[in-house]
Amino acid sequence: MSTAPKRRNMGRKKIPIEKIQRSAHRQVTFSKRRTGLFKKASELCILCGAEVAIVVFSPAGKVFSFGHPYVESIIDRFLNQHDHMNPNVGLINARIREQQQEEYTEVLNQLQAEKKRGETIEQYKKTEWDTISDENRYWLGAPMDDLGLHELEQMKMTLEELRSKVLDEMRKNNHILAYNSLSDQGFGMVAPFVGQGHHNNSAMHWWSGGSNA
Amino acid sequence: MSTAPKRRNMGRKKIPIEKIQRSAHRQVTFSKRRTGLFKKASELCILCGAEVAIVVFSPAGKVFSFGHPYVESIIDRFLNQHDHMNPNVGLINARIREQQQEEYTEVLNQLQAEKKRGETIEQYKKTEWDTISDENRYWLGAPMDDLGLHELEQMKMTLEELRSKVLDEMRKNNHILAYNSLSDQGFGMVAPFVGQGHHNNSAMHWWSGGSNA
DNA sequence: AAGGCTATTATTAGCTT
DNA sequence: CAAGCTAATAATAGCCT
Repeated sequence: MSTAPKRRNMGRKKIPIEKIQRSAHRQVTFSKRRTGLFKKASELCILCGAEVAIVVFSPAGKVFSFGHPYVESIIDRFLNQHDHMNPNVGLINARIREQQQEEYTEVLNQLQAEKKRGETIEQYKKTEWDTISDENRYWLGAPMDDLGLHELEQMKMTLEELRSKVLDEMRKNNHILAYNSLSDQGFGMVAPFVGQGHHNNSAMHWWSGGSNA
Repeated sequence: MSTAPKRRNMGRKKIPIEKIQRSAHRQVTFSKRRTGLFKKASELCILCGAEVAIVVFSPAGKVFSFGHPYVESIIDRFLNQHDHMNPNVGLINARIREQQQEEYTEVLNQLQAEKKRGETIEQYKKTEWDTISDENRYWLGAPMDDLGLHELEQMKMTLEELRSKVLDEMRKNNHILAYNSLSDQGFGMVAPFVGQGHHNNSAMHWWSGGSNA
């Protein structure tokens, strides 16, 4: 095989991270990089025992997804977690959420301008707490006089949940982190796996793509 | 300066794609690769105009998420799309949200009923919670519907007391909780990805992490 | 334990079929 | 257009600070 060394290629070139203009080129890059992204995710799952769900919408509206063990279960967990923690906020003021999102978008733009070159991770950790309490602050800081009966009930629940969580955290931090190997490698898989032929180390995932919208 | 090439490092080694055994090593790899994954996602968004949402659960249960433009909107879209097949999953669906409001009220009543029974069981943990005066504690367990105006007023005060105490706890553990967010959803932090030198496009993402489960 | 540093491996941009 | 090719860039494993 391959006895002829060809040197017709220029090889990889560096490209700026900005929207690719040529449609055809963009499509090719999308396909290649999407594959690469899913592969990276797969490796993260296997190497570290993490659970990852990815949902990608192409500009055209096609949807592709990756999940280990399942996209849906992870999303469920993600959402339930939030619902569990904030059963009320989204329900009572779905509106406020959107507002906050918009606010955040603005803040983000500013933040980006400032941090364009700064380290993100550090800031991220720092911001976490404030961000969190922002959400809860809506409850914790709201003038209670304005709250109706149901709101009070919900606030009560929020507070109780909060308390429970705080206690949990406190307890948790008193112990060394016990490593919890959830499912060792119980990959539930489905879907047409698009592995590239190689011994893909039995890491099966829900890896689907192509539904149009 | 620095004319001396140091050769202390072995450089990268090839590793098999299988679960990393050494816990410390695994943790480091998780962190590094998670960052890499998010960066890849970011680039995919910018280069191709795609929309990407990623949710990652660490083995320890911490959650990290990335989304462009927003995790929630993408998940929403994804779930809505699959609602036909999986009616269960689309809980966050905007439509259902309203329904949920009602459902929630019912569930709340149930919870309240149950809570009325096992009221005291939960009270044994040692916290400022217990410092809430007995008479006030009564209100927390009472069914609100049965309360009169004056009693509601009492309850309000009690809640405010509790709120204050919970907040105190949270603040005390601020540094600890920094990564283990109590809540979060879309409001995780957002981080513009650090472009390497180049004009980083205006790709804003929701990039949060750290809720425990 | 969080960053920095290479030597390497892994990914991929632009071509070619 | 999906599938190779290959050179070049990008990511990162193991160390070290």
